[in-house]
Amino acid sequence: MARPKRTPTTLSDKERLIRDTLHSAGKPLSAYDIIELHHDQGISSPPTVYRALKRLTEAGLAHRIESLNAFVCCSHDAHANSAAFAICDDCGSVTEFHQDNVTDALDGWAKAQAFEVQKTTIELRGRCRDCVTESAQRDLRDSNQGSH
Amino acid sequence: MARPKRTPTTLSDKERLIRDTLHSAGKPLSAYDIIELHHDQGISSPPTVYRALKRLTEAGLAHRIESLNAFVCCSHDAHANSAAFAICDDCGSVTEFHQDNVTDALDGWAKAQAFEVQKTTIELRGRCRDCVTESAQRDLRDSNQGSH
DNA sequence: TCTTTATTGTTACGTTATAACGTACGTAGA
DNA sequence: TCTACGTACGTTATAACGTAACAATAAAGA
Repeated sequence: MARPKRTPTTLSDKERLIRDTLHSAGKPLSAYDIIELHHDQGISSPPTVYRALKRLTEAGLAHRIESLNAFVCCSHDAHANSAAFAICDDCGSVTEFHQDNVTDALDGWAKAQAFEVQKTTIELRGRCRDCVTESAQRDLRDSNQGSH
Repeated sequence: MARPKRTPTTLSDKERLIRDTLHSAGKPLSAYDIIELHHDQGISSPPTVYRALKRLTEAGLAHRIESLNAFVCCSHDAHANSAAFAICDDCGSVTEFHQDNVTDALDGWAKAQAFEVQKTTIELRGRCRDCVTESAQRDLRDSNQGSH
C-alpha cells in the first residue's frame, strides 16, 4: 500500500516535545502558550499544536480542560476515560483524580437512559487546600493588625 | 444612594428576552447565535449578551455548557449547583439531569482533599437513545439491501 | 522509479470572549 | 429641584481560541 499510519502510542518529535512541555509545566497550558514556548523549536502555527494535542489526548497522554481551554499531561497511567479535575482559581494548580463511584454513578444514569457515552468531562473549580489555608491565615493576621 | 441593584431574581428586559430565547430554542445557543437572533430587537454586541448570560447563570436560570461554548436555560427549579448534562453529538440535544450519588461522590473527594468547590462541571458527550436506535435501524436496512 | 498515503507546514479565516471606554437614566439626599 | 452617584447598556477594538483548505514533504510498497 503506502506509508503506514503510526500506532496510537508512537509519537513524532513534535508530539513528544509538546508532551514533555505539558509534563514539565505542571500546569495547564493553552495551545498558544505552547506556541510561545516553542516558536524557536519549529512549532509556529496553531494547526501543528492542535494536531499534536489531538493525538496526545486520543492516546490518553494528555487531557483537555474544557473550562480553561487548556491542556495538561495525564498523571495516571490507566483509565484515561474517567478522569476528573480539581482546578484552583487562585494558584492555577490542577489535580487529576479518579473516583470509581463518580464514574459508576454516571454510567448508571447513562445506562438507564440508553445514552451512549463517548467522553466524560468532570471539572471542579474552586480553591485548593493550600490556598484556602493561606488566605485563612492572612485574614487572621489582618484582623489582628486591625485590632491594635 | 443610587439606582438599587437588582436582586438576583429580578431581570431586566434584555435579560428576560435572552432567557426566553434560550427557553424556546430548546437547545444550546452560543452568544453569537443570540446576537444573530436579536439584532433587530436591540441586542447588538457581545458584551451585552455575555453580561446577561452571566447574570442568568449566576441566578441559576441558565447554564453554560463548557464543552460547547454555549448556553441552555435551566430545566430544573432547584439545586442549580449540581447539574449534569448529556449532549448528543448527532442531534445536538442536551439533557440536564441531577444525580445525588454523583454529587455526593464528588463532594466526598473534595472534603477529603479540603478542596473548596465553587462550581462543578459534569458533561457527557455521546449519542442519545433516539440517535442510537435510529442509526442501528439504518445499519440494519443497509445491510439488508446489500444482501440482495 | 512511480504511486500512494501519512504527516507536516502555511495561510487565512472563523468563532468566542473581554478590555476599555462612554452614555443614559433612575434614585437618594441636599 | 438639582446634584451626585451608580447600574445597566452601548461601542469599538482586540485578545484568545480553533479550524478549513491546500501545498509540500516523506516514507513505504508496486
